[in-house]
Amino acid sequence: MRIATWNVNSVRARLERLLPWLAERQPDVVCLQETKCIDEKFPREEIEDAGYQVALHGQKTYNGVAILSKKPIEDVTRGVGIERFDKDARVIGATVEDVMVLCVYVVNGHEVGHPRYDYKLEWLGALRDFIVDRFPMDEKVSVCGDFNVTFDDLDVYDPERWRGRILCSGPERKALTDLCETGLQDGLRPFHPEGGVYTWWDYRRRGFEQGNRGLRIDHHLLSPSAMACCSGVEVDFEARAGVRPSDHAPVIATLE
DNA sequence: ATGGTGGCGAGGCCA
Repeated sequence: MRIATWNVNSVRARLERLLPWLAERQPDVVCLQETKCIDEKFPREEIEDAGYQVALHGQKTYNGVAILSKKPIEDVTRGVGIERFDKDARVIGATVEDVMVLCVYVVNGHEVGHPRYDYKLEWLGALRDFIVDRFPMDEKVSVCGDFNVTFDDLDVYDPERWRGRILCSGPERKALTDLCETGLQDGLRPFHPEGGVYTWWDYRRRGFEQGNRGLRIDHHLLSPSAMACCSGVEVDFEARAGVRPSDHAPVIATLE
């Protein structure tokens, strides 16, 4: 089973990239973030025609997450069960065959010290509690999505420039590694121990066009049994190139 | 270059 996660930065704006990508890559499960539309406006028919069932947790203008799957989607959950954190549509979970998938769009935080930064850290704590409650670590689990946090400087093209800043600060990184204390682990790093693999390149700085100046902030966090059957986690760099791309590339985990 | 681009939705917010 191949599971992809992709922050598409509006599913409607990205449909002309998403549909050919589904046809070419044929992932079994796709976790989308920042769909940016209510469920009634989600391009359901086009995606079903491409061979995928959909589970939606949408919202107008901001946020919005979805799970697409070739196989039946079961036991769909939305949010983390705490009203304060569920006002935004940032979490959707489902089971496909023997794999439990949780698709997350973590709060960005704006900048270190901003109220939204504190909220981000609280939000990550609530996500950890939800994972502890709901995801048995003897199951195959992927918690994947846009975490808006780098693990360490190997995930950063220019660590000095980014040191201590949003997406790279110590408290954010601790919140991310605390998520992994539940038993999950970074799925990609074992396959790319040298680092330098990125998933997001800023539109404003032309970070992609000007030479792979990116960060790795999109992740697959895998349970031990998922990791044990994982033969690779790769970034689809090509999807970031071309006409009207998202600012994020997809990350695909292959479970044998 | 503390700017810049992109999406939404129709001016400003968010990333």
